[in-house]
Amino acid sequence: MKEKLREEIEPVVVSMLETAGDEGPLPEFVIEVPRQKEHGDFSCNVAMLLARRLGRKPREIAAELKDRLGNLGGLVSDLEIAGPGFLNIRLEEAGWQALLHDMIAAGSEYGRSTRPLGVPASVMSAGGAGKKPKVQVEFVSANPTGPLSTGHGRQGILGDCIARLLEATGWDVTREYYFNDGGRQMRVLGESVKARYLEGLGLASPPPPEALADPEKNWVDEHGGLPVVFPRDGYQGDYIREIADDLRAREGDALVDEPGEGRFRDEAQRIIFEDITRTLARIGIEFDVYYNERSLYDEGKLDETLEDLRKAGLIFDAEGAVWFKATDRGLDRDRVVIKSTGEPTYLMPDIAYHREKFRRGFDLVIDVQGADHIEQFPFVREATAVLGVDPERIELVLHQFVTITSGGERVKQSTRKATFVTIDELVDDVGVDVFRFFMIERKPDGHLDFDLDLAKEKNWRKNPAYYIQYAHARTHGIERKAREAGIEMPEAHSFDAGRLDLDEEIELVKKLAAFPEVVAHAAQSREPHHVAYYLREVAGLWNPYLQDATRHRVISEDAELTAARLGLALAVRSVLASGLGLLGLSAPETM
RNA sequence: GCCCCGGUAGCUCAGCUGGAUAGAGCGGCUGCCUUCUAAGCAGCGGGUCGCAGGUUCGAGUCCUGCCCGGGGCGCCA
Repeated sequence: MKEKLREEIEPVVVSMLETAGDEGPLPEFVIEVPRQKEHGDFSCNVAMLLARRLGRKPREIAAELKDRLGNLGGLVSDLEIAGPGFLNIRLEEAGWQALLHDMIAAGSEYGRSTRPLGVPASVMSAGGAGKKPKVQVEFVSANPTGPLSTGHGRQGILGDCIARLLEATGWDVTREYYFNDGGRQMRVLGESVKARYLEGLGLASPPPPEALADPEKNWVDEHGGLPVVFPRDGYQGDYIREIADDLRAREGDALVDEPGEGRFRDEAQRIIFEDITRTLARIGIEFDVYYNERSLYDEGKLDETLEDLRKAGLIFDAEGAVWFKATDRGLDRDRVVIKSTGEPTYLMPDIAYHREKFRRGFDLVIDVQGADHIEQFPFVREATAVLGVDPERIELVLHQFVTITSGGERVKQSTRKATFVTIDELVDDVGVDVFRFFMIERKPDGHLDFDLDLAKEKNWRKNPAYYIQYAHARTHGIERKAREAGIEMPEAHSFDAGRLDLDEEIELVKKLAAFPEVVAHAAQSREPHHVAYYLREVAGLWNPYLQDATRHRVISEDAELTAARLGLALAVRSVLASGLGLLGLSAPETM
């Protein structure tokens, strides 16, 4: 609806500028729904923005606009100049009501768009204007060292929802998971498994608890007459023991001389990765590509990238290591890319990886990462910029951490001690839909306080996820009731929406009409939580509307009114189902 | 010391990228009502938008400086 108004207003503004001999660009004026209902359905600030350029008073400009706009093709019932120069727009009720037919006709397409927003300028100028732009969303990207934590859960849901929103707004989306199954981390993993394996065979002793509690000091070599082989920074979770026990059951003592980074590591990696993908699938996340860091080495991408950076004069040798001269690119320090041991640091493959992303044809790359990775990003962006990547085409979505609260107390979590809550445990407790909703409800920037008590709440009035789903289920409840009474649901255009003239009905229709803007805004800002809030608002209008059966019933003796209200129910259903789908929640027909 | 994020009602948080008199849910209080699936409806109270300056017609929103909380500042990933 906003777009329709904009299309009407823009030409008038252009012609006013032309008359004044101003050839500058169109001012970026806003059409918004005012906080105050008395200020109309929409409000426009263009007159105030034009005041300086035209050298006239805002209210005078608003008056001229009003004259020239007329009634905007019959949409508008009232145009009013208010305050310092706002143009307040009130639509004909019929204008709102007519939208209902469109919403129902559009069905699951309502709110979606084929015009992608925020396509980088360099893509457009390179002739990409007519094509569906390709975006890669990279998220989770956890190395296979253990089960996924709630932090990964937040990132997973966030990345997946951003992907869903981009798909719904005209992008060709690839979901990608980047991982490394080599390196020190995985070596320690293998050694941890081997230690537990030897312990199981009675050939080694587990370290005493006090040793594990503080690996910095007092680490024993022997305990209870047996050697302690568990590594100092080893992985302590129970899952390590399970993998070891499994190996022992299958192989007996045949692996005693096998090195930690052999079978032990390989088995651990395989089992943990299976576990991770199972968990992800369980919460509705499927990746298109699992990209292994190792392939960058195998294909010589690291050497090539290093060589190209060297040619650009941004590589130097010092203290036995190879450095990226980031200070030449305005960053605050230089970074090691090849250690004195000859091994690359993680920064090196990261740069090569991001360059490859663009070689693979993505127009835009979105990295979803936790707040602890913020430091890394500028180095990757600057390095790839040197290699010819437009920095505007790499985007970082950063999210803060998750804490879990129960009974007003924070549930303690420690990664090292493996006392963190896993996604699976949480989903066992609250179910997939509630899990997803709670993870996406907050804006990415802020800390997420996962209220376990509220999440476990089964009462639909209390639990926001159920509150929305129940609102959807109720549209089916109404339909079932109608069919029992021998009433068919109306077709998109087969009812008189004009019969919906109660305040709460008009308010609902207006809210439903805002859905496409909410989707567009959420997609463009990479902030899916806007959809969650919006759905809460729709449900917050629909649930009371149905509950208050004393004042209005959907199904009544008045066949025409019944049809209109059933039409409203269909429109509500369409919006709720689409919105829930964008968040990856189910839209149940009964609850 | 430097960098990033947050600070809005008793609690958990929105606030559409600078608009008009500050918003929701939960909780509290008052009155009414008894369901198209599980009690609802109407109303009330509740705020120096962390603090202080600045920018302009206009600032919760932008700039600067401070305070508080979280995270980061490795030849770890």
